Amino acid sequence: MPSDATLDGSKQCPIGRAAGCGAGRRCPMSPRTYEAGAMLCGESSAAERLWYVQHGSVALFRETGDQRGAGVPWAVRRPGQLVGDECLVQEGYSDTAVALTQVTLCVASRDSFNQWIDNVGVVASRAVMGLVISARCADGPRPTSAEGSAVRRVARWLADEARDGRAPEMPRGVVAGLLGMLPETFSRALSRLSVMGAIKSTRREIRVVDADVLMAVAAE
Amino acid sequence: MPSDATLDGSKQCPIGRAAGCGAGRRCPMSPRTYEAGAMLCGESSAAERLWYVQHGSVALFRETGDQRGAGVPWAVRRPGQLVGDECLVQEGYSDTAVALTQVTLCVASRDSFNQWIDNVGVVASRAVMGLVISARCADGPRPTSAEGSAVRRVARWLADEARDGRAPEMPRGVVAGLLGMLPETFSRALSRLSVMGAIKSTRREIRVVDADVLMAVAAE
DNA sequence: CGTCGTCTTGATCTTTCTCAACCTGTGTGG
DNA sequence: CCACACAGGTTGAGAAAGATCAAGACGACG
Repeated sequence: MPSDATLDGSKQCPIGRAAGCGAGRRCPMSPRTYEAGAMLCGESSAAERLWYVQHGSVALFRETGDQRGAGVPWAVRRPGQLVGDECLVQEGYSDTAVALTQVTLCVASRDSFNQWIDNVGVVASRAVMGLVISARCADGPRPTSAEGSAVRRVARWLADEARDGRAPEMPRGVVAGLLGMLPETFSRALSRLSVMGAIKSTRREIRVVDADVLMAVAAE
Repeated sequence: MPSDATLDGSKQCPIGRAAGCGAGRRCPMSPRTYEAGAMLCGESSAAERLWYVQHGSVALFRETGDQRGAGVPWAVRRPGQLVGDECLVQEGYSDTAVALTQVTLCVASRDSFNQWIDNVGVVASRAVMGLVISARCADGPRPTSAEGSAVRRVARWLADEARDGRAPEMPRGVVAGLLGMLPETFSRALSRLSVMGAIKSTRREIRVVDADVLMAVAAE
């Protein structure tokens, strides 16, 4: 997919629009595809690149203290959001970013991106500012057990995230982490919701079959 | 405190620096003081102002679904960070912001701030961009019970946040929320740490008396 | 001095974490 | 093409942690 594949008016990405791709200017970022599971950057490693998500989703993990290997997933970046934008203000990445699905990302190096901002001016930095602010607002706090039982949190997540009665496809361990629970607990909550008739859950997908029941559990 | 109280070189705030206060230009934000407990803005109410924290700290609360009144505290804004910057990109605030201590904030209306950015140009929007990005990176995910016991999380928080052996002064209920536990649980954890001899805790302050013990519990 | 909000303490019960075994779909190599 | 190994997911039994409910203590403030 060439970088000018997004030229058509309103569907153009904010970076491309700020760059004036429509007017024949070059976008500072170039598209690339990664497989699911690919690690884009590691927490506290040298921050040299940033990405704009075109398609797919990317999970952000952060170590909590001196924890063991993996860290906890705490946010997901979706199409229209930036990943690794902290490279613009600091030397190391704040999070480990991993592709949850196959993703199409536009990449830029920090230096070229900074140059681009300086060349284009306020329109560019405003565009980046807007992206960063909206991404942060979209990050809700991870819920804890004080915010309702595991079943309820899962029900609420399904109610919020399901499109066409299908939950987003991402590893269950990641979802569990985002919801502040262990994979086992998440799995048990799905079983309970299945028994209640709210959902049908197989190993590879979760379908909502009775939204009313789901909402009832979520509200409870 | 007049807005040019921060003129002295490196201690000048990023907004003032971008505005060129040193060169006699006017800062777009004007300082103001609020008492502890003052609510700056309410979640989803009309977003018309943003603040820069000069002194003190501000807690951000967000409703989790259809929860009861208060919502959960999930982040703290400290000196050098912005509050309510989402007004630049959306109509309603994402969080309820409450002053935790007496605070000195610089305020600006959305419109005047936007005008200022357009007048000053890329230097201004870059400064805002930097502030927003670093604030977001500073927000860690709220821990849950999977990330260690309550005592351990409290120990870690004390180890991270205590200055001169004193924990930051803020309501215990807020700290509990940030640590993903109930006020009762937080209080019990403090008792345990007191018994271990790591801290001395009264109703109005928490002092670290044995950092080694504290670190041992935190690492565990 | 009395009231109120916040914090603490206590007893009990539910939840979920823990540890372990097992299942299942995927990919690999013979 | 099949057997196998592997990662991710599920299920189960048990224990420990934290939530809940309730009452009391302390400090702030009028």
